[in-house]
Amino acid sequence: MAGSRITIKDLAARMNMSISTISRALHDHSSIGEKTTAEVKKLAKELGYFPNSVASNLRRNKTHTIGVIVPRIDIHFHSHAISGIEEVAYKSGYYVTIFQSRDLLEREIAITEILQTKMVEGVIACLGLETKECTHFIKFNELNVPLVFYDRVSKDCNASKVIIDDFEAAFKATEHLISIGCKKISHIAGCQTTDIFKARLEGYKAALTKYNIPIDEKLIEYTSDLSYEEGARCAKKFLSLETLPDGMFCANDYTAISAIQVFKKANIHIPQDIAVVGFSNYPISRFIEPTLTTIDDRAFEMGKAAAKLLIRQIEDKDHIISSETIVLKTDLIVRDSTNRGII
Amino acid sequence: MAGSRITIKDLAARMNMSISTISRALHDHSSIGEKTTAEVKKLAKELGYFPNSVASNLRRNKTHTIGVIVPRIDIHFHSHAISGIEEVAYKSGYYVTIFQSRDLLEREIAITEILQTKMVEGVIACLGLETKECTHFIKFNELNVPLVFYDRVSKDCNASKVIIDDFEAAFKATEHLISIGCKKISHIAGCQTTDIFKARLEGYKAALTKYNIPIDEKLIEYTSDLSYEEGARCAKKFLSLETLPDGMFCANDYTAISAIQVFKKANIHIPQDIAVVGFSNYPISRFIEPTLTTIDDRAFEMGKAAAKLLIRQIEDKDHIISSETIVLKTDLIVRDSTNRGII
DNA sequence: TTGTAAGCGTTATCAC
DNA sequence: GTGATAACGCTTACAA
Repeated sequence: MAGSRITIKDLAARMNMSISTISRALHDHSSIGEKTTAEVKKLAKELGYFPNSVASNLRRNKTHTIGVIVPRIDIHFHSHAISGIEEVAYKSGYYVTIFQSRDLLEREIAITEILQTKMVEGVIACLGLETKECTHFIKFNELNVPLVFYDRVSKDCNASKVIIDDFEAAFKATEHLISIGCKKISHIAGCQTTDIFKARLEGYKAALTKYNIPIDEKLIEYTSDLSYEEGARCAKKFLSLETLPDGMFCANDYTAISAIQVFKKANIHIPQDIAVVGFSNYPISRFIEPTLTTIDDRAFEMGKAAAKLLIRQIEDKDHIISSETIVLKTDLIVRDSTNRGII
Repeated sequence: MAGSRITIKDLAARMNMSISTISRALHDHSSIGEKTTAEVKKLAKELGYFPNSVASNLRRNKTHTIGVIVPRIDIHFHSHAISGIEEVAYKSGYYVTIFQSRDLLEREIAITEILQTKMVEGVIACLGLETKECTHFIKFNELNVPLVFYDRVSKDCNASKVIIDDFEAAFKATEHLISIGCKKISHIAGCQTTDIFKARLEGYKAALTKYNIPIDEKLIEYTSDLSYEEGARCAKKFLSLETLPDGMFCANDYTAISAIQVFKKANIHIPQDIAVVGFSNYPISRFIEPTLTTIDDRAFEMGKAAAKLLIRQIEDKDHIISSETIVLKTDLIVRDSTNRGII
């Protein structure tokens, strides 16, 4: 790395001073004379001195680094969360080292081990799909390294969490469909081993129940990955029912969009014949026709909240860390796919 | 940080051995007996020992860390590039510390300074919009820290580069429009102070010239940021011409999609009346109606190529680093927005 | 095969 | 105000 880097030792030699004086001067220590301080800084600048933070980290037992584990960086939701994390971290003088588990448990475990050797001061993680339990995270507790999960969290791990209320969001989405007059509301559900998708299904059911609409299992289609392809499959299933649903709540935007396109090809009008609500507020939902009513998943805010919480815990280390759970408010973004021009 | 972490000193005390023996055993040094090695490793595991890589980094003057500077993490192109970088880095035992400049020159400069103190072994950067020259990067040359730019690169900086051939891609896109019979081809151009957008305009012009189609400045609309809104504005401009263009090449997908929607509202058929080609292959281009013909920007591959090149340079440090430029092949993805059923 | 000791660049605790 | 010096945890000549 260094093509002979300048160190405080070099500065000390040049100025005929001790390295401690140099170190203090560079840190504006009160006990050093103003002239000396100024001279030292001037020389440092001239010679292009930069502190070696590796050495400083070792000595002070602080790295100002937080480790982030996400399933994949290139997923819209995660890239926005990471952006929020970096934003907060940067402004607080922390650095973000990033790892993707690619939804592989083995890799997630390996990453937690790397993070220990790297002496990160805190960890933010979103669990991978394969991860059912999280014993590989408890070592952070033992080492007193704060840990914050976001979105896909683990119930049985003593850590802070930042989530949205998927139940409440789904409830709100379904209630919205009811409020515009839908009586027969279908649901495209995600993988039911994942808490967030389970909660979305429950919220849907609870809203129906509240308004005395019977829950009809024929109106619920389960998918494994909420893909564009599965959305089309579910839509065709609904088309084959005796009477078409007049409303549909989908656990994500891709299935909603895909289903809408299938309906349109079948000459069914959105939202007149069937009104549709998605989930996530992916950029595409603003661009398709009709524009899609959806729940904003607050990815950026989630990242920011996770980073703020983590940094607070890092810096409050003396106090007993009580793990904390933050639930972010979601917004229902009403667009044309549910706009029947009533109201 | 550490709530009393185990060190090799602790292991040494427990085993009545010197720390050097412990260190060697943990590294499978040939001169240590098999029994000792096994015993040391066993104890290390029992006590939950993890090496402190900060200390090791200081001693060996290596951090195995690469710094990445991007304008924004949450832009599709960059999140994919970062994903590629992380993928290659992880497999080679390097770690990725990430910073977003948010297109601010001041912040970009500050980040380069941080990266020096952090003793990163290499840097990958995509320049921000405000950056016109890159004196803040030359210090990496002086420190012998390899530097690779991707996508938005600087001409006057001695560094490696990974880019796509924007000129050739634009040429190919325009040629495709000509090949399906377009005679009057418009272009929505990006900010002309940015090389890549300039190259796309040049490629467009060159293709026209090759096929003896006159360049008509009225068919070229310049935008500052290629936003969705600007796409609509340009489309309306084209609609107001005496005769509508029969083909359009846009410097990104958003303007293409926006323009298509304006055309559709004006009862103009895509691709019969006007065929459209975008640029980037954003996910949305597969979902809109009609699906959008576009140039794939190879973001993930760009990230991978940048990381591979950088790591090669880090590890070849003895040799003289000759900066290297990699140009990735782009693909024209033909979809319905140019599918006139001719072939 | 193992131990001793120096040193990576910095910070911090003593002294003076 | 400033200077020695030890220490952070690890690696690695050099000894033994």
